[in-house]
Amino acid sequence: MGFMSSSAVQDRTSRQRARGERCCDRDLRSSLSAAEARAITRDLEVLAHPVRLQLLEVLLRKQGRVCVCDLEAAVPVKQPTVSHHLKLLREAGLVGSEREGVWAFYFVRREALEAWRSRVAAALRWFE
Amino acid sequence: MGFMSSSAVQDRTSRQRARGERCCDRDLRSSLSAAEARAITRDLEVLAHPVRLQLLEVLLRKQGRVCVCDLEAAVPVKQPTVSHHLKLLREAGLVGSEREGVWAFYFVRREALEAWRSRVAAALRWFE
DNA sequence: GGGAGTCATTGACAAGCATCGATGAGGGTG
DNA sequence: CACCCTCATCGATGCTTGTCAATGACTCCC
Repeated sequence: MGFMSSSAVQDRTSRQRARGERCCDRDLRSSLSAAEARAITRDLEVLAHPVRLQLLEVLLRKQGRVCVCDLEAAVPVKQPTVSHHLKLLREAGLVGSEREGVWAFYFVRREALEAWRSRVAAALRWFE
Repeated sequence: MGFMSSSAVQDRTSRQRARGERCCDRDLRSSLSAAEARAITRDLEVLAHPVRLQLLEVLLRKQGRVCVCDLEAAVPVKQPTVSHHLKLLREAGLVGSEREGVWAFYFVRREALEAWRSRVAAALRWFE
């Protein structure tokens, strides 16, 4: 790719654009860095699954702690899968758990959920 | 799957209750139907990928239409992958495209994006 | 028509994710 | 102690998603 003749330059002006070059803006990197973008998508992914959504919803409706055996009854998957999704929610910080005897009780971590909500809300504001 | 005799049901129930008072709450279906949950997660999934997030962000920043070759420069994946993600955004209704000569220009469909935003915002409100 | 460029699609492959049976850890009960 | 219960983890399996080289459809310019 060498030089353009001056007539080619002229063509480009009248035509707006010549083939073989970059179309419009040179400077089109996203204002979102790859790191920022991944941070946002990680937040979205946590609840981008129906079971996790439903689990969190149940935990929220019952203000207190809920036993796993009850959560199990609230969603259409088997126990190991429930455990799996609860683990993801826990690793995301949105819920906590306590063992009590034979049972495990899960509960919403309000502050963390609130932080999650405002991060997502902030992300939404990008798209106004 | 077979039936349990009613005495077996009785035994089972009383045994579970005997194990604790909190467990096995009756009223525990999610207020979110499986269908509602699925609808929400589909909305979340669209933008739960860094490349799609960045593409949409670029399209929004340039108010008008953007040529694919420019979008290509804005994200860290190759052309077929860009095409792939643009297709997903298009199928979700968030962007549209027009062919113009050799070039394809993409643009944000404002109304659809706005509808998307309010659906997600409504979903967020579940988790207040 | 020939050549070069843009973009979509195809096809192959890999990586990630969801699911569940089996098993294990650990506590309660008789 | 022997047994049963709850829940976590492991391991195998199938499905979905992301990625890119290759190809194809189409357009423009000479």
